[in-house]
Amino acid sequence: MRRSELFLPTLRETPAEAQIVSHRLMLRAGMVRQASAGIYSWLPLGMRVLRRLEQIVREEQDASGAQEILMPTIQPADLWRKSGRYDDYGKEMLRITDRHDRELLYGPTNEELITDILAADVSSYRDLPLNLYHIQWKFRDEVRPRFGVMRGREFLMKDNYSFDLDFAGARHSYNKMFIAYLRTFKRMGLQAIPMRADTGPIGGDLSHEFVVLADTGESAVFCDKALLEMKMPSAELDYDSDLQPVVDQWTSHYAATDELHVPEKCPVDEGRLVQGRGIEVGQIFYFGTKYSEPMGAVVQGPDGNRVALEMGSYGIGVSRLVGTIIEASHDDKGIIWPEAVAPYLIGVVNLKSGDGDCDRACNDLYGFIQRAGLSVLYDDRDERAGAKFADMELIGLPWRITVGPRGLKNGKVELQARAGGEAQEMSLDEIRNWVTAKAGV
RNA sequence: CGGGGCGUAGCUCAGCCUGGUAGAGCACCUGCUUUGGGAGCAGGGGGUCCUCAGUUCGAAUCUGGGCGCCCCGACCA
Repeated sequence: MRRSELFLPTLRETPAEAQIVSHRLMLRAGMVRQASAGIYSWLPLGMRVLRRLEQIVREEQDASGAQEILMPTIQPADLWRKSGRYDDYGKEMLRITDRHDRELLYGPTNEELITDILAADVSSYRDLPLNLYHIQWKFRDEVRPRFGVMRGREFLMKDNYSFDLDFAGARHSYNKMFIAYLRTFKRMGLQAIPMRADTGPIGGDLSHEFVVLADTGESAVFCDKALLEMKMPSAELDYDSDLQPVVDQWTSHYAATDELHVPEKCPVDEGRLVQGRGIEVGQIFYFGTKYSEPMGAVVQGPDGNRVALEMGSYGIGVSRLVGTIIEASHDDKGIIWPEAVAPYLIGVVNLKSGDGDCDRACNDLYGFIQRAGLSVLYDDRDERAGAKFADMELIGLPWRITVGPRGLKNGKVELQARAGGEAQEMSLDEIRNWVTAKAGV
């Protein structure tokens, strides 16, 4: 993409409404614009990041055997009456009336809807297990939205729902998601720590929050240092094998948010206790037959008896992750995108647009990078060098290739990593080799 | 939902106290000069001063209602 053609309205100054760094940078980098309190439009740069995150989530969900569907944002109130949550949910639920005075709501989550689908179309244990997910916008009418997309009212969430015949099956489904989540966040360049979460009235130990450490996190978290040193489950790990040992390994170390943390009872000695702030980016939850029973999602088992489905639900806050990654990865100049989620991998800066040599070298390089299959943003604008550098640093592309008349006289361009380190002078051949190698990875 | 603050150009803000008909910097448009860290000069465009009502000869400015947004707290992916 040529910068001169990209809709990328960057701001030099910080809009007054933004407080935390990710919000400020997302506005300044032209990723989002606020439509209303806690409701945002996503501009091209933000959209690309959102799509990349979605895609990682999707790939890991698919790899675990979950299947993608898409449920609507607007749901009928009657379904929620069946589960009893229409009255329980309170003012956080956005209630709507259509022209026929039918009661609708903008979904804050989808348990009712999915259970209703299963109730209608699954009737035999042979149809199980099932795990269905979708990535859809949700709405929760927070009393006080804040922190930009970190705590909006409208947000993009991946949620899925597992259905099993019995508890052992449900536990296995839960374990699959546990591992899929570890892999998903890892791929995004995040260190997410699974923490035992409150399971409410259901009880049991089958709920975990995945928390990313960041100074601006909304809650205080405590964990054993060992968790930060854990190795990801091997890529060869088969989702159909017994996953319990792996999950046990991760859950054997202490980790708790401040609600569950009691200093006096903490089993980790001071030297090994990591204290920090955390952002919750995902939660997994087993809840048995809470919805399947009232909503009639039952199957006939091998013995002929009808049993309610054992269910679990699993969420990842996709739009929140955009802010989370920025919180975890930025400096005073702007965002520093991990390669896996960057809106473009490489930025090419033409220091002297209009100069024949510079234009030619940039065009060649730009085409070469594209043909190599890498994403590239080419700043071809007639702007000052400083403005281009500042802009490039703000939007945080992992790699910058600088092409200017000075270097070009000696046949050189510069390669610089946004994450730090010295700029490297390279010949045009060398930079093409670098691109080819990068594309080969 | 309690407490506080704010609403003037695309952005950051001044003007309001003490009423007299709209400002700055940045951004934008035109031209010239510039070009390795957010340029210079000249010219130009752009505002229902959140909204409604009231006071007044006259309201961005004073008074009241409403709406919106932000912050702190309680609550949440």
